[in-house]
Amino acid sequence: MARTTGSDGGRTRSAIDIAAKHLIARVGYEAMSMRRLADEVGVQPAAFYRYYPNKQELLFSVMRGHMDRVLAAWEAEGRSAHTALEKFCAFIRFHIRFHVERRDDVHIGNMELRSLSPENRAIIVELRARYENSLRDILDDGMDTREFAIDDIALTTRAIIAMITGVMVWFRTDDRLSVDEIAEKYVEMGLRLVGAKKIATTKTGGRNVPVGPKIRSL
Amino acid sequence: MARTTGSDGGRTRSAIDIAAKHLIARVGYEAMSMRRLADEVGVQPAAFYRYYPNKQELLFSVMRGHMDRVLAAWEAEGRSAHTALEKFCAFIRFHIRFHVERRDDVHIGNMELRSLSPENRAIIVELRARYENSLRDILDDGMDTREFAIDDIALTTRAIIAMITGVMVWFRTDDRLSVDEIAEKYVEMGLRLVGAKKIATTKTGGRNVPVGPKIRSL
DNA sequence: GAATTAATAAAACGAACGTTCAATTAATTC
DNA sequence: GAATTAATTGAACGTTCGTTTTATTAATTC
Repeated sequence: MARTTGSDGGRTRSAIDIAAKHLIARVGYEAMSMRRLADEVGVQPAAFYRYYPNKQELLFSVMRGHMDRVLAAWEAEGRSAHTALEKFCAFIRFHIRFHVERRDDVHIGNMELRSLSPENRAIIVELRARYENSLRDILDDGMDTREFAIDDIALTTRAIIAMITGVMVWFRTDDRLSVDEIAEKYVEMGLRLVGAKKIATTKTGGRNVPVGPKIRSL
Repeated sequence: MARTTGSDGGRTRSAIDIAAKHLIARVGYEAMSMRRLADEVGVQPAAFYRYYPNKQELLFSVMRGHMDRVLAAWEAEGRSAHTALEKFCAFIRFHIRFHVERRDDVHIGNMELRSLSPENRAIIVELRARYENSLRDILDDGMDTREFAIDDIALTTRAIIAMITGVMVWFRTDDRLSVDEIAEKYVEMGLRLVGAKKIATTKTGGRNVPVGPKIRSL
């Protein structure tokens, strides 16, 4: 046999991408064989090489694509906040909401850095640094304006990144809390870490709008 | 050739354990071949099977051994603290100091859970839960005594675990801060997260002793 | 409807994988 | 010093790996 009826390069490509994310996230890059990936897509192993030159480029494409999307999404969403405090809360909400529904990407990003070739790894590491620096810039800004009271900005940045990324390890959609509820609780914890008081907000047309101070029951 | 002069089962076994930790931490369990491991030990691949029945048991032994040591060490060290506040500070200091000098174990523990057989994984997951629950118990205790002011104990526990474990990702011994300095900064951040004020301490004979309130420059 | 291009299958490549087995020698026991 | 046990080698097992090559058919173009 050869070309199958109804075959379509675009559909096959995205079927490969989707299946690869599932497989890599579940069993790991090294443990994922090309034969198993082909099985999942419903195609012969050789068909893969029409879309990627090799296995490594597939992994890189997956990780690079995710980082590009994260950076673009935050750049778009972060613009609507103005003060450091607003930006800080927005960042935590964004990070948790965005990543909770992209858990395969998060897992791959955390676990498969070492499976990248040195050149590819350098590119991804650079993109990750750029993203994490956008939080650091917010903390710097908030210290300048005295909205925050932080002892060590570099350490606090890392602590917050680790804290909010940790959500993706345990969160399940059938959790006792919704994603938004969890995000709010992490905003509260983040505010404690940076020594700030919360400006409570409600959602209005998808944008976070201050509604004045709110009494917390702690 | 056969048995080599000076060969010793005990020494070979620990050479295997050490080389395996380095290799698994660096390239991952799946990517570590038995031939490469044998090379690192300076032995033929077949020699390995005198010490472990298979590759999987080696991984399990490494991970199980680490968890046993963590639990034993914290049980011994945690006893010297009495109030929830003291225990909390002691836990963070212990966690960071203990794991910073066992980075291979930490990496393996975080990355290779999925490489364990289901039965082995269940055992390790249970041990990890036991360790993390010892922090949770401290938070529970501190809420009862009103030393802490926490909104959500389960979430705060996870947040703190993620935060302090994150240190192992970026810490290098040539960092601008020593391990002890970093640990103290994370104690400070931990105290903010649980809504407590610090009781500053100095080391006296290896034990943490309160020295009264301390002004922090935030 | 013929020519061309796109998408796949089928089969095979050599290399590497985890593991087993038999043989061999060093160390220990008696 | 003979017998036994401990530790290892060298070679091989069958399997699976990522990838390449060639042939074949569907879809598209003209």
